[in-house]
Amino acid sequence: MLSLKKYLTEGLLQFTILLSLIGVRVDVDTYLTSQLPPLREIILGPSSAYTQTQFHNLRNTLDGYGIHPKSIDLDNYFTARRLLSQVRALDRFQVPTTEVNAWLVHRDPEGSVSGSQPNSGLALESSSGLQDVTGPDNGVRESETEQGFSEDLEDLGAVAPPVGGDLTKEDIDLIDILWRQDIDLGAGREVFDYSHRQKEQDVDKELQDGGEREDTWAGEGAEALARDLLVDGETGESFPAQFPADVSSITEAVPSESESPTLQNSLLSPLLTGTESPFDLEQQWQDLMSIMEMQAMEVNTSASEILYSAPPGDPLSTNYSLAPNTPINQNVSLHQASLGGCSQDFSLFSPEVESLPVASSSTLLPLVPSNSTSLNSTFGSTNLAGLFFPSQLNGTANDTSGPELPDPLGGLLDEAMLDEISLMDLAIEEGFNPVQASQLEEEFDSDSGLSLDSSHSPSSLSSSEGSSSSSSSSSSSASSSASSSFSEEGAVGYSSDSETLDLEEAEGAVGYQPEYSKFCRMSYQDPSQLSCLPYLEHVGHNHTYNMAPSALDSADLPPPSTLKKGSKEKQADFLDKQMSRDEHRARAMKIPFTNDKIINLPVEEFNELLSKYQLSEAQLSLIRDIRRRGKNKMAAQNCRKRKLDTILNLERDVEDLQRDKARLLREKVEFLRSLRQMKQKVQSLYQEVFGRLRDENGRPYSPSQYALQYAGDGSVLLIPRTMADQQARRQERKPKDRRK
DNA sequence: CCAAGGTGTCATACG
DNA sequence: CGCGTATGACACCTT
Repeated sequence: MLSLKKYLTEGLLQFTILLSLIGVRVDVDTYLTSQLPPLREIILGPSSAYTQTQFHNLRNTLDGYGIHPKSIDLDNYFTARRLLSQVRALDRFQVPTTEVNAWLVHRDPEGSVSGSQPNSGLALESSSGLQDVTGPDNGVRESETEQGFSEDLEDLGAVAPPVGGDLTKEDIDLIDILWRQDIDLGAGREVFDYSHRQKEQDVDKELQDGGEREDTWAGEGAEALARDLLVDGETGESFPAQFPADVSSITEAVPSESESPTLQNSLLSPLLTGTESPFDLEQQWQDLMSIMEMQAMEVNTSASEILYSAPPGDPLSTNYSLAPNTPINQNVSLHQASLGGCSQDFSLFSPEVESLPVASSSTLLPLVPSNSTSLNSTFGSTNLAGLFFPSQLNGTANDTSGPELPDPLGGLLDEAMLDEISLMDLAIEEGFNPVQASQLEEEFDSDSGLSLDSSHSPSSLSSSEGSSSSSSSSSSSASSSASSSFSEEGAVGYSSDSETLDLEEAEGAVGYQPEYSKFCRMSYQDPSQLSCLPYLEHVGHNHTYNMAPSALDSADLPPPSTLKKGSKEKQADFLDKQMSRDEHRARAMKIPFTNDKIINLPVEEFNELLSKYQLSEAQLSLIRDIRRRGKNKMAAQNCRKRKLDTILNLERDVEDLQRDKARLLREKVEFLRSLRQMKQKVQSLYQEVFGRLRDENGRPYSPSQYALQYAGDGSVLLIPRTMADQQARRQERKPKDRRK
């Protein structure tokens, strides 16, 4: 049941995060402009929250006070978390910088429109982020070093060892004040009975350790205060370290595809001019695209690949055995035309490509020989580039291509466009620059790993640790009203004989610094150390909200006369503020051992400890409450820690998935680029071959009447265009049927 | 003043 | 039943 519950909770968390992620995916604009805001919200929130907790923890360990027995566990946890965050931060901050530099380098020669500005800004941000990364690290190190003698502080006498001090009148007053705090302790009736109290007061006077205890605590408070000031200077530094990485602006930086040629009508295949033949190619491309999407790296050996695989500039004359003047009738077979170069190129994808029995016998290559020998012409590049970089390309491509020219790649690209993963995302995330295809390919080999987790991750903007540093200087008056909050249990309805005093005023009178309350807010100790270390009983922060206003006991506050006393009183008062309510209660109830022991001792030892002392019922009740609350407090902390851990793990998973997605997108683009290049080669080869063919009369074949067709065995056939159209139609239906 | 996050505490459930 | 733990809910504080 428990596991099921946990599973359900985590599942909900996962679902939430994934929903956010999906939602962002859907909304491209949002994604581009705000870097996955929902996900960022989810991730950054916990991250910063976590870091804030960490800073609390760090600061708490610095003061030397109240090292909680579970500190090791949580410190390990936080340390691991911090290291992980730093590692992530390194990844985030460095990689974007690299990317930005690359963009700048590549972009400037391009002279692209608006890329420089966002890039520069990004670089600035990232550099600052790098600086910021070192911030928490230093702070942590310093804090860790100081943790050493902070433990020493524990030895200063957590149980208020007698200092042998002189008990002044003020001290006695303070003791009396503490006595009156018993009202708030929820103790038994006898506690509040005057005679009972007086009796205990007498005992207290005999012991006369209350004031000494105060002195001791006050001295420690001074030390802690000084230490805190020092620490504050070290760790209080805040580093916003917000790395906006508004990569969306890079969108504009995507340069146009310079190699996109102008489409010449003369190069268009006569088959292409037909109404149906383009579907053939389009369908094949769609198939290829779907295959590529399903299989990231593996290139399916489809007919289209064969079609568009071409030797890299092999002269056709050397590969084709067909003599230019060979008489060719209809359906003249070009079996001898092996297109050896093509087979070589196939190895680019898969060795089995050649042997694949493609249905290419009916596949038509919608290329036409033309008078133009321009090898630059690519019928697909325009659209491809237009898909990737429409803004830059439209100016050149659309002018020449014209609407009357159905581009075989159009459908394919549309499909790709409709793909849930948009290539714009790729361009944004990966800074893909089609102009530098070759460079990019090299990059894929060289630093693809570096660019994998670049700036696409919304969490990369986090710098969570730095952003939350400011919180360490906070928590000001958390304990300010602590001393007045003793009425939580049972004593709420009790009306003290003293006037309710405004604690804030009292604090102000003694020059209380809110920051000092930070010391004892969260502290962790290793339970294993419990039995061998004397502690100060500072378990937690001070909350006064549970206290009923009527229960505010002036006894908690030093009399006005005490406010003007020496630093000893100030320190005592300061330490009072630092103590948690339970600590105050314990002190007021003369609990002879620390709250840490009460909370963290095993049951046996705890009972043993209780048996050693003669405790009143009220004391025992308070002790049990302290133990219960303390344990529950730690449990709550652990619970929250687990929550954060779960969220952070999910964040990591999301980042990994995003990395994978980006990688797949890069690969997809790479394949598209390769296909485009091969298409260009095939087109040029087609033109060359077709241009060399001569009929019986030695005249060249008309591109409008004949077309070359590749057979499945690698042969090339010259067939009439009518036949080619028919075969194209048949070929077109096949994939559709297959889809059904 | 509000929102968000942190924290302690309580109530409750579970082992 | 007692104890410890986990967790939702709440209140309060801080920023």
